[in-house]
Amino acid sequence: MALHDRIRTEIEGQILSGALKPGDKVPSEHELMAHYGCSRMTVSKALTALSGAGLLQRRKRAGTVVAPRPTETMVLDVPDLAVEIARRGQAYRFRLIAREVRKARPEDALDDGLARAGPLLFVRGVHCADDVPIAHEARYISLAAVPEIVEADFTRESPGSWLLRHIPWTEAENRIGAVGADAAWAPLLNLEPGAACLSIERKTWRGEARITLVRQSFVAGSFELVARFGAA
Amino acid sequence: MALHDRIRTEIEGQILSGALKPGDKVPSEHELMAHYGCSRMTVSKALTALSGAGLLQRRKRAGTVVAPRPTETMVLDVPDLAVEIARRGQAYRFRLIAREVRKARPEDALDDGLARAGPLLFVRGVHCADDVPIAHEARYISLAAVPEIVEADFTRESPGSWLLRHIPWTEAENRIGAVGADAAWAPLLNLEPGAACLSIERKTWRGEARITLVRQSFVAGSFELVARFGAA
DNA sequence: CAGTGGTCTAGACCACTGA
DNA sequence: CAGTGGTCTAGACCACTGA
Repeated sequence: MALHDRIRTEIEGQILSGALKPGDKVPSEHELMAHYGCSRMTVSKALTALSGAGLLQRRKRAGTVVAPRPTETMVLDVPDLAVEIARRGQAYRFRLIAREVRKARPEDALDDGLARAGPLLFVRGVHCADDVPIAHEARYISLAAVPEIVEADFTRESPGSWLLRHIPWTEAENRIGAVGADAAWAPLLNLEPGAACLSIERKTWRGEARITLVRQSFVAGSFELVARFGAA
Repeated sequence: MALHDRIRTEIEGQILSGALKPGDKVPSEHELMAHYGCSRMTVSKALTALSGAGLLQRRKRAGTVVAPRPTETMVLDVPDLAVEIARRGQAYRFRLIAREVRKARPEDALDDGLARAGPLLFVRGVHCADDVPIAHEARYISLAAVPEIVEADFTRESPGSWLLRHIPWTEAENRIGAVGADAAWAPLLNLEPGAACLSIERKTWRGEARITLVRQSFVAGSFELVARFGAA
């Protein structure tokens, strides 16, 4: 283990154990140099890493203090649905229900960025595992940002996979909630209207350009998201 | 902007724009030193940061290459429920329904780590915003890990807040899905059995010690989680 | 204005590993 | 075995800012 790793781990341990509490002052770089008998670059590497991880806050003259509290941000795995289903040993298929080029309508409830982007490709379909429907998807794609998508064949590949292969997003936002199945698509999932579904609304960007918005509704129990924090 | 930040940003931009694709070789540290006219420490700082972010893979002798694909991991905000409700301008309250010390039962469906931890404190309650119930919670806490919790008063503070103040976790895992309201607790949320709820099961650890498992069910529409990737 | 962190240099020795 | 990345040193100059 490198020395800067050891210094980082020791300070991290003192924070996680509570020996160092939020607001407590951490020894200065010069004090740590003396304590570990190393150069300033080495202690700086450790402290910069902890600062980047949100555990420390550094201010000139005032020194380094423990950050207000352990960050409540977790790392969320967002598996590609086709990959996830294949991992379970099931056959993935995207069943295309509807596809049309049109303008945004008020009832689409799109964000301004996409509503003003000009003509959209609208795609509706169902994700299946071993031909059992597990999720409904309604997607809007900006044709200004992705003109070549008019050539894509969504009977062979889901719009999400196509987009990821052709123009991977650089920024994304997911909103995760629960929703009762809508009468418009509940039958496609063999559900009664109102049945519990996991709802994911994802917006993506490529740089400044707004690419797509997709609303996915998963049959309760068919899919779950996992978020983790820590070494586990 | 520091030089190492500029180098990092330029290489990151080439990856995100597609100019550099997964598997492509990135110039060696010596080549980048010559290109930017700087020392090796400076380019190393940039490349190490990109490697830490998962965009690059570095191997001795073989050099640095672009990582297989943009990581599909997002940062999930996990707000403290009381804080989130206060942010909306509503009054938060935890309504305690049941509290008992007992052993794990098969129907609790606990993981081995907690089931074998000895006696548990079981707490059931409802989270309210302006006295409107928005979530049901069933929680199991290891008394071996947190003996002092027998003194806690959950009519004034939720078990989650108490735990966070007294023994913050160092590792956590959240499983997020949808569930139909259970007849046992649907009335507490003024729901019909089967109504759509967002389900979060959280396990926490403090070092090696298993602390708690909590199952929270949110009335659909009352709460959503947001996960982001990128600069936005 | 003194101490802090931010950055950078020009070296060095080393472990690793694929041509 | 030569080139790569991993680590570290012993300095340096600077901007910032709270005692």
